[in-house]
Amino acid sequence: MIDHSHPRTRFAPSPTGYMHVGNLRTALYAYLAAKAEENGIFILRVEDTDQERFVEGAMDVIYHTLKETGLLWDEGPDVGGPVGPYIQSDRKSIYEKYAQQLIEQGDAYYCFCDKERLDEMKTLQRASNIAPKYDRHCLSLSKEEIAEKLKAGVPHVIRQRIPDSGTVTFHDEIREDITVECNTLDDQVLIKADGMPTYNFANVVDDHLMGITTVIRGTEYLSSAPKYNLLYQAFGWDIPKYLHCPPVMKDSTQKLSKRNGDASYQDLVAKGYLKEAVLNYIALLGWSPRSGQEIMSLDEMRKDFSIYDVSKSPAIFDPIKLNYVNAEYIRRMSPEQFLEVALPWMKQAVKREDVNFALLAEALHPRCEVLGDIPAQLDFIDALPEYDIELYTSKKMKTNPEVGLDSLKLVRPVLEGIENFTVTNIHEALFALIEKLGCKNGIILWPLRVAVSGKQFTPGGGIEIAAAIGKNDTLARIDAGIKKLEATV
RNA sequence: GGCCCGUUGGUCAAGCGGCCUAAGACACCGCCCUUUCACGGCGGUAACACGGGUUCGAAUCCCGUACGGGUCACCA
Repeated sequence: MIDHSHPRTRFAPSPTGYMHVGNLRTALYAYLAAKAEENGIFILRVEDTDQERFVEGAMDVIYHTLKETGLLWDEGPDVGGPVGPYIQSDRKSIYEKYAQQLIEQGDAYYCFCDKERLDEMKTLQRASNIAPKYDRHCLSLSKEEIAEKLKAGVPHVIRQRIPDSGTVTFHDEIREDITVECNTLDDQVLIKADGMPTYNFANVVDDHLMGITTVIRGTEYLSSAPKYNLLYQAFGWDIPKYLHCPPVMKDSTQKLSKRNGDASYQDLVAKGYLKEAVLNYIALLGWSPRSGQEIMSLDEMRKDFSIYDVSKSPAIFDPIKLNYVNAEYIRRMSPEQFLEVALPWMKQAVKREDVNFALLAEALHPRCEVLGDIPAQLDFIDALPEYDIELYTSKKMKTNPEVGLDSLKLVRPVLEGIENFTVTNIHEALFALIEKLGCKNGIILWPLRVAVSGKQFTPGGGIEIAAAIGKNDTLARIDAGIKKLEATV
């Protein structure tokens, strides 16, 4: 017996390839809708009724993505559960049984029309500008005719018998009641010629049998929802709550899609976005937390989520805001955590081992929105790049190549005299020098940073960089700077 | 084309008839902090698609129009 007193929701992907951002968000909302309550159940169901579209390995992507983002399911193909199997192709006989019931009730009928006839009909209908709809050619077949064709093995499908007149109303939780005329509805196929159910049939049967209390899916199903209601009514089943989520868009007219080359969840992670940040950001596309708090963990979302707070209109995926959310997650990490996640990215740019990665990480920490930003910021570590001496010019710091040369000559012996080459010691020694000279910090520090980095912008100042690359390299780079300046000044 | 859905700043959005001379966040701009760039702090620019109703009063309700989306498969 299924317990209906707590929410049961499902994520029902078809294993056809990638998990795109919109899919993941639907999964997230379904998860949150279930887990907003203590005993809610989140189910994973695989919709593989289209055998032609099956993609090898697609299931792994689904499992992996869901696990990685923490959307753990309570029932599913791998973990089982009371209402299995959870793979539709394993449920074929179930659908057959229910389809038979509909035929007996007169709510469905066999159709033996072949593709050619159907195509012809559609072309004709289109030409005369009427909405393509099955013409019910096979509805008038007698019992005998049907039995004969069945016996002869004529390929056939089973179609839903839509009422001739009247209206159907269904209720979407955020859109309220939606009513349509039955005569605008098509006698859709329920069971395909290969014996597999269509999505349109399987989802109704499964959602009922699996005790789904709230169906959460994309708006592409909004217009077929009335037909599903008719099916529920024919079976005498309770109709679940519906929530149709608006799409995630690339811009105001195009959906975000793999086809457009838009980033999938996997792509974003590969670019250095944190999985928590991606999940957090996409949650915000179409849902605004009551608390007003934007940066939130899955657990916090769970506590604040309500399907009634999901928005009705499409949301454009904004990579800039994703960057911000990601940066927030990075900033909230401890130095140790950041070092851990940043290290692989640092090593992409830094091949030498004799540098202080922890120090580099510390400098990078507030300067990194996406981990993928890291390599480019460290391109001066392995080798000092060629640079223009104009880098020594800073109006604000009141320095130029001449000043730079003098400073470097003063700095060099000071640094050379430092025994233990740490940030603290370098800082102390240099500031003592600055005090002795009675000059601005920048007079000394700006040239140092340029000399050790050869760059205009760097993570960290001259002191941090010097400590990170070590004394020998620092002195060598200063010498190079002095030489460079002497040659031209 | 028929049917269905939607429309608050550049973006995400709050708002459910008076508290709206419309929140918050991102982005943008300015200032402060500062050994670069950042981080951080403070401040600023910027919106109810349009037209009719209903009402003492409308971003909020109704009707049209425009624009956008979805759907019209033996795909989900």
